[in-house]
Amino acid sequence: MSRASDTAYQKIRSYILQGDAAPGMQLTEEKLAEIAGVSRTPVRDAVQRLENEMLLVRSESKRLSVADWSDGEIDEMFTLRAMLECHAAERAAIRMDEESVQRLRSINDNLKKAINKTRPDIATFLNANRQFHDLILIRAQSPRLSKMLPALIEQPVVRRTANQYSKADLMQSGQDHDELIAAFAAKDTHWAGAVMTSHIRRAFHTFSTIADGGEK
Amino acid sequence: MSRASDTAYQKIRSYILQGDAAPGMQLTEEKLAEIAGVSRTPVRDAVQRLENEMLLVRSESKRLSVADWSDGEIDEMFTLRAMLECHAAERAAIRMDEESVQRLRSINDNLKKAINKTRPDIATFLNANRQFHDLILIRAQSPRLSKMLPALIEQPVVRRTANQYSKADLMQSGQDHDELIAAFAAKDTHWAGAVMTSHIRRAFHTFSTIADGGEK
DNA sequence: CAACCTTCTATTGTATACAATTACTGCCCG
DNA sequence: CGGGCAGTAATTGTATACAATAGAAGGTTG
Repeated sequence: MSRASDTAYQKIRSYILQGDAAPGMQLTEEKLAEIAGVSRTPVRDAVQRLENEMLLVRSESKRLSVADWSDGEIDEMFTLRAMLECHAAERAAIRMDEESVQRLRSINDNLKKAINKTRPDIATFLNANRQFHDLILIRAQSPRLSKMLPALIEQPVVRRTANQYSKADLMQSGQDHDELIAAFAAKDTHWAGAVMTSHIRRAFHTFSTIADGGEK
Repeated sequence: MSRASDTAYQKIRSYILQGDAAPGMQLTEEKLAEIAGVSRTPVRDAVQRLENEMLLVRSESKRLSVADWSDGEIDEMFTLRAMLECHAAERAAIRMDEESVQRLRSINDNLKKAINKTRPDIATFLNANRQFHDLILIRAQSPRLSKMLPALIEQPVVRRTANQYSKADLMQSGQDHDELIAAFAAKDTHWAGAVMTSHIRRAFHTFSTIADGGEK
């Protein structure tokens, strides 16, 4: 998409992800146009994309509101993500090259460094984590996966609870990545897929423990 | 979406699926607006949806063309479809009620009747088949799956080769459905999932045999 | 004759005005 | 006082005009 369309998408998206908009809250296209600083036309493009990612929902009759996911929906998102990202890892294992493996190593080094500061640097951790999974997705060389997965990965709920992860949880992620790298280096598809699956499912377990304790 | 937007979507979609547009062929928004009989605004909405389903692609710089899927992409579509529809079947098995099981039986009866005519009625078969899978998707009660799966199921390639299916192939589908119904009646999630997986994978095998023979 | 620049044309992107639909408010009537 | 009905306001949907950008064509010069 185009410039105004893209900026609208990004601004609205971060507006939601940052938590400036409460789940369930109604938004009008005009308000969003104001926020994004463009007219309604590109906003509508952006909104449709966000609807697809299910960050926005159209209630009863065409009115727009911020999505409010149930526990069951979040649960299923992790399940779907595990399935698809496992598949991505399997594909990537076949198509992996030495340069990408090196790049994964370097990214994961940054990730671990971010953890081992006196106080873990969550922003850097999340960023490195995203880079890591992105690169795998690229190596999977599937336009379709590249279209489907991001919506499952960039969850607002995850970002919100990320700050509460313990150092041990974060370290475990780094180790999972190390093992993934080993599987890629060995071009062992099943190994890569299995590690990825357990990586995601553990993340879900960690997340839901924190979420249960934190609220409700 | 709204009226003009929806009609545009449907018309353009069937325009592509019917094969009126050759894969790779360039289309302008204006031409599509003409076809759909509406202005460019709703066409752009429809186009974005079709881009999401990957029926249309935006080449290098924003120019629109009909998607031309490689064998590898089609292969992966079946794999993804098998994974997701297996998952849908598992969810549906838990949430299935007696009334829906009855409805599945009745749909599958129609499907079999369509096969057993002197000359199989493919249109009716495809229709019943779609109803069958749709109902399972509904019982899976997952908005997310309901958004992701249809794009994988309604493949133009499949429709194009459907006419070449043998009577035995079609009958096998009917039997798969029977077994699915049994699994649902027993609320056996693993059984349902396994049958669904093999149902899709066989469909892929049948399809690719025909496709290989037919062209290329 | 080829490569590059320029101009023109085709196509997509954005804004805006207006139409259609939906929700809201307050009134009337029972 | 409550329920429905009318009229009004808010919101989304569509068309159209114009702006920006990419592609094609043609002409000039080394």
